[in-house]
Amino acid sequence: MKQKLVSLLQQSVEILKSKGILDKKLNPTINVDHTRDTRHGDFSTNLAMVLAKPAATNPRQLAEKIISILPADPLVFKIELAGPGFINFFINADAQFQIIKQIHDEGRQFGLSKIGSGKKVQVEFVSANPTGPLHVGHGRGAAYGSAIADLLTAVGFDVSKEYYVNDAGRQMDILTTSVWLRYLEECGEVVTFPLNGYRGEYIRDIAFTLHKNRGNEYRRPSELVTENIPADETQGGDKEKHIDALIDRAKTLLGSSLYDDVFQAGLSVILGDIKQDLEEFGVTFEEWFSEKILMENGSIKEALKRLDNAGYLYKKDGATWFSSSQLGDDKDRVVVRDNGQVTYFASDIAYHMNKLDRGFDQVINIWGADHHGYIPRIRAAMQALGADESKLKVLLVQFAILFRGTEKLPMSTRSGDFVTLRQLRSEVGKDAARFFYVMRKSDQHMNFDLKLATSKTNENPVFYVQYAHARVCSVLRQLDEKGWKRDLLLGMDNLNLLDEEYELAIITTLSKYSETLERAALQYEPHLLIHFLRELANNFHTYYNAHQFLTEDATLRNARLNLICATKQILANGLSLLNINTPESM
RNA sequence: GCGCUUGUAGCUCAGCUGGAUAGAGCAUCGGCCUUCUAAGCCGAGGGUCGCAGGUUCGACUCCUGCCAAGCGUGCCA
Repeated sequence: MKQKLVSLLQQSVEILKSKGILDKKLNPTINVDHTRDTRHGDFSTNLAMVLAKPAATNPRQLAEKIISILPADPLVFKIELAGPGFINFFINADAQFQIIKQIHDEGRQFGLSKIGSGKKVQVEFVSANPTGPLHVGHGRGAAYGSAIADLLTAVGFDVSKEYYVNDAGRQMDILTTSVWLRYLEECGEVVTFPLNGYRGEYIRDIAFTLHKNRGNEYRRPSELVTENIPADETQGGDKEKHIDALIDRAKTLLGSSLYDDVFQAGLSVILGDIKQDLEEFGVTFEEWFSEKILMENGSIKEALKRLDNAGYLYKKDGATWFSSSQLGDDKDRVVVRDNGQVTYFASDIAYHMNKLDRGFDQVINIWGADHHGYIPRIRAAMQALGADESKLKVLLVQFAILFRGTEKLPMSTRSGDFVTLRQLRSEVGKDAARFFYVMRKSDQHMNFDLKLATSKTNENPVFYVQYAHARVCSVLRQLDEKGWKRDLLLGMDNLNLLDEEYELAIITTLSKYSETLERAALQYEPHLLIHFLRELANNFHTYYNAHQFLTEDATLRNARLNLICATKQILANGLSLLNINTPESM
């Protein structure tokens, strides 16, 4: 409908040009919007006000000219000039009713589009270090990322979801050492656990299982473990030096093969847990991409070589630097440390090179907002590699601050003191959690009140939308109990009986579904879909309270049934797109 | 200090990329269940859109400068 009006206006602009009222070179973008107020009709354009200045006339006069030359269309039954120069369109009600038939015909397909035209898009998200269970902060990234991916799929992109597994580097060494130290405790050794180790209970569980399965194979006397290790911070030393020394000691005492066993024991348990957790949350990935493999197959070396060949690497203070400041970064960055180890940044360069080599038209990274400072250096690296950095889109998700009532909850992976995604799901359920996460704009700081989300009653907006769906189902059950049958065609032939204010409101909302979906996808703003669903549910509940659907009059009854079934269909389409259930009764 | 993000009702947040009288939920107050589920509906109160300028027919929206909050500013990841 919108497109139709745009093309009508386009024609008028051409006529104005040919009459010399408008400059031929002028090529205005024509804006047609849904009106907020029904008194302003169904659609409105600001075209006359935009063109008033170049046409050297006042907006209302120009608007009158536009209206007078606007080609007639059977769908438009009234055009009005209003306010400072708005042109308002009133759409023929019969035309509006078409949406009900269309929704019925297309069913679950309704609203999907092909605007993405099969372009290959990769969405990388969550990618939490496999050093512990996912917490509620990761949950937001998971919900947002999968919503983005599903929305893009719905509008015709070829989407691939990926989780980048940071299974290499120092954090994993700390994890491995933490597991090993807990394992030694299981064996009966007495060791002081480092301040900087992972202190969570799950580490003990892994250690317990390791001990149960492999006995004392990895046991070493505690004297050897702690001998000549620099003091921890609690003893007035440096906690980083302390843990690094313990890592080295673990590697020496165990040898690379046994050390790797402990490493694998930790990684497989934690990663398995993460996979299962996400799956239960309704989030799946096509690819779990291992950083370790990237390291082992020479990709990092290759990436560094390419940077070097392009003249972007230099040595300083024993380290190798990437001169990212030439390409818009604040300062240059180290890629190989003076001890010969590559930095996380180096493997990330290789990872992004790999992504682009895989031929995606667009690569979307969803990062926690605390990584925003990282964007310029990644872009710099992509430019240096000669890649098209405009293919990269980084979406930031602000952290959720957790509250329980007014009490702010701590969030620290290292101390093991955090609320897990699993806990959240078991407290509030998958549906509420997903809805809640995606309800807010992603770049908005979010206060997540567990007490509020836990209250299973009125405060969870997800129930409001689900209830609307369940209510329609309930009406259909009632229809059955009364011994009536739904007569689809009779209803469709009498849609013009739907002339109540609330009925027209629903129809208007329904007609916005497709464009809402498209906008939500292209702008990466799933909350728009949530807001749409709340509005539709609100329209429905209001209607439900004001009018009886199951009337004695079969024509009216069936017309209304068609309307509420279309509503049910759209609620179901929207909710299932967000991976939220659509209960038939509540 | 510099950079990014944010600032809208008592609280949590929308505001369709510059449009018409700034909206919703919660909370407060007042109504609606012998009639399709009251997890619902209707009504009332509540606003200097952080502050000050600027741009134009028009600014919550764009620009500049302040103020405030969060994050970043590692040879950590």
